[in-house]
Amino acid sequence: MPPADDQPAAGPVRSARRQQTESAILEAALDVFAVDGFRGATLDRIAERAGMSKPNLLYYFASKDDVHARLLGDLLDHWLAPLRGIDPAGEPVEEILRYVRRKLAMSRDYPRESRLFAGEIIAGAPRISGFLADGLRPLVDETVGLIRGWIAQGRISPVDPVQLIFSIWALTQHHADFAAQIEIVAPGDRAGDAGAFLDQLYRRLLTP
Amino acid sequence: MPPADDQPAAGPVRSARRQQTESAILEAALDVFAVDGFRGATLDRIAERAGMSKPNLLYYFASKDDVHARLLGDLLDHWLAPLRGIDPAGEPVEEILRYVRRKLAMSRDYPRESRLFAGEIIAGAPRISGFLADGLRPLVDETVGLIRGWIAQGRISPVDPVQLIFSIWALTQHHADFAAQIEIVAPGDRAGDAGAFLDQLYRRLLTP
DNA sequence: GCTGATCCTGACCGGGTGGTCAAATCAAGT
DNA sequence: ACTTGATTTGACCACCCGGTCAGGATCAGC
Repeated sequence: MPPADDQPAAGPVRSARRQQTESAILEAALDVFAVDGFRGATLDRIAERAGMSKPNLLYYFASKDDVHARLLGDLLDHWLAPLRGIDPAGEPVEEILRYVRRKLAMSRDYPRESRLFAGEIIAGAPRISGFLADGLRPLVDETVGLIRGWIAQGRISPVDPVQLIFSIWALTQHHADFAAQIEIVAPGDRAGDAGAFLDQLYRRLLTP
Repeated sequence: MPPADDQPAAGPVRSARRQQTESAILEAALDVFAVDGFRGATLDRIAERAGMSKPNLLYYFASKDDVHARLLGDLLDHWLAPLRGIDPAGEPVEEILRYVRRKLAMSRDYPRESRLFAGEIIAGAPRISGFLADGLRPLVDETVGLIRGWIAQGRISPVDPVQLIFSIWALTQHHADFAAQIEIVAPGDRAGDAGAFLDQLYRRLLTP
C-alpha cells in the first residue's frame, strides 16, 4: 500500500526520487491517454512506456482512474489561466488577440494535453463535467459580461460573445487536436502561419 | 462463414433483410465508436446496442476492424462532397459562405460521424492517413488554387487559403465534437447562433 | 554490516476481449 | 410436410485487462 501522505514531514516534502518517478509515469500516461482515450488506454502500455512494471506503477498510483484524474487535474489548472489573463482595463481588441495568442501557444506547446482534453469532451465529458460547470462556466460568464460591456461602449464590433469564445477555442485547439490531418494535407504548415491568420481574422472581425 | 458476394445474382442484389441488419449494426457501432474510439469500443457493447449476440454480429462483419472500416468508408464519402460543391464560377464570398453553411449543417445533422472522424485524427489517423493523402489532399490543393485565383483577381481579401480552409473545418466541426462542453458552458446555445456568427465572421474577413 | 523503510517485480486472480464453432432456429419454396 | 439455405446463438478459446500479494532489491542512517 502506498504510504499515506498525512505524515508530519516525510523527507523533503515527498522525496525527489518519488516525484521524479511519478512524473515519468504521468508523462507516459499522457502519451497513451491522449492517443487512445481512457477506455482504450491500458496500464500495461503506460507502464512499458514509463520503463517499469505494472505493479510498480500501481505502487505510485492507486488505479487507472487515479492516473487519469491526476493528469486531468494538472491540465485543467493550466487551461483556465489564459482566460483569467484578459485585462478588463486593457484595450479590447488587443486583449482578445493576446488571449488568442496565448491559447495558440498552449496548443503548440502542449498538444498532448489538448488532445487528452478533446478526447474527454468527445467521450461526453464523463469525468470533467463538474469542472466545466464549476470552474469553466463562471469564468466564461464573467468574460462574456466583459465583452458585452466592450460592445456596449462601441469599442469592438457587436458579435455574439459566447460564439466568439467558442471560435477562439476551436481555432486554436484545432492545430493540436487535428495535427495529424494538417500534417498530411498541408505538410509545410508552420504555427506562424496560424498565428498571422488568426491575428488577421480577429482584427477584422472585432475592429469596430 | 458469411457467403461470398461474388455470386452472379444473390437475390435482390443482397437481400433487403441482410442490408437492414447491417444498418442496425452500423448504427449501433457508430454510437459506440464515436464515444470510445476504436480501441475503447467493444464488440459486446455494439452487439448489445444492436440487439443481437456478438457471434451474430460477426456473421455480418468479419471483424471489429471490418465494422470500423465500413463506418469510416461510408463517412468519408459524405465528407468530401461539400468541398466539391464549391463553384469556381460563382461569386467568391458567397461560394465560401455556402461551403461554411453546408459544413455546419453536416456537423449539426451528423455529430456522431464528426466525432468518429475527430477521434480517428486525434489517435494519429492510423486508419485513414491513406484517404487523407489520396482523397482529401488533392481536393484541398485544388481548392487552395481556386482561392488563390480569387485573391489574385481581388475578389476576396488576401488570406492564407490553407489556413482559411482549416479555420472552416475547425469552427464547424467544433459544434459537433465539443457539444458536451458547449452544452455545459452555454446551455441555451442553438445552431442558429453559430450560423449567424460564422456568416458575420467570414463576410468580414473575406469581403475585399 | 545491520536494520528498517522504500522501491520493485513475478506470479497470480477474476473478469472482459476478439473471435470460432457446432448446433439450433427460421424462412421460403416445393 | 420436407428440404435447403440463411440466420442466430450458447459454449468455448486464448489472450488481455485492472488489480493484488508475497517476497526480493535497494538505499539511508547507524
